[in-house]
Amino acid sequence: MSDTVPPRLLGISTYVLARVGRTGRARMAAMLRERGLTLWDLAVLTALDDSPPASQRALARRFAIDPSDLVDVMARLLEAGLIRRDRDPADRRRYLITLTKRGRAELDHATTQAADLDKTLLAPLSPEERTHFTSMLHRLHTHHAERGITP
Amino acid sequence: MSDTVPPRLLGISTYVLARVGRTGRARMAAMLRERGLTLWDLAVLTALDDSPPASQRALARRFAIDPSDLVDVMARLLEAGLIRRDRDPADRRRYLITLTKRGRAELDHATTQAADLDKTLLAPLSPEERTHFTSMLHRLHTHHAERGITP
DNA sequence: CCTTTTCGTGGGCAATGACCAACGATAGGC
DNA sequence: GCCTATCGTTGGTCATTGCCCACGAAAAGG
Repeated sequence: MSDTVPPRLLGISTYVLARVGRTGRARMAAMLRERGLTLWDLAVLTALDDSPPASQRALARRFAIDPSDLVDVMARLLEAGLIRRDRDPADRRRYLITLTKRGRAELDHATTQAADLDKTLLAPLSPEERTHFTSMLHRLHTHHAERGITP
Repeated sequence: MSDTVPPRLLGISTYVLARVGRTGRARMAAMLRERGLTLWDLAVLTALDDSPPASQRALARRFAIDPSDLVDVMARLLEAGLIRRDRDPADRRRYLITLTKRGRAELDHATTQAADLDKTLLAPLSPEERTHFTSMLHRLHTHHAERGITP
């Protein structure tokens, strides 16, 4: 089982961070896949949750994603009945995207499941460490904020 | 500038972790690219550093990478004169891969550069927090160790 | 009106990563 | 001496990701 990570790599915090983050992301994707969702789907749902009905263009801008790449996401969410898509009466080019009841329920479910995932991911830490860790993590995140959401 | 990450996403530590790790990985790749190296190249160099001369097969097993995908890496490192590749006299099918002087120098350079990267990445943390953070990070890593190296 | 811009959409392209089949050269079992 | 397995290598496939161009519908500015 020579599956050992070379010590010099382990000495690079950036590497370890990236690696742990990668497995976390993979688990999250797997968790969502069981409900037929992708990471982008979840991102869109969360964005719709905390903002007034948005157009696809606005979502794309917010996520720094190409608008054309949003099309499939919207189609999937629409098909699943998680969002509603009405023409904006004020500007009939745009859509107004809103969360449906089912969409909000699905989002809530995903959120609690993500919380569970967080718990297992941070399991090796003590409760106080957990809060300290996430606090530091948030500081790193806001400090190195980059354009986009990149689920 | 509605480039804001939805708060519900920020509530998911796994998400934040993955995101920070992603930008870290990207910066590391960019840093290596300036020296003509890839993340896999660095991984191979570090592996050669802490182990006796290995065959490509052994490296592939250790990294859980397909042997055929290692070929390009070896070619690049060989071309750059960072490794030496001799036939194993005991088994002329295998190669014996060793770090050259230049290879070790390049590895040292990359390591110190990575340390700098770590410093900028963890800049928002106080020195004590930094050590605590990396300690927790290592615990998470060893606990959730997965097969492979996945640069 | 007529021109220009914006919105959603379709198409495709290049880079990436993981994976697999098969080959020549070599070694090992017997 | 044969047969089988292993090593490095070639040359693919397949899915994912980000990016870019062009279109029709609709709006906005003259």
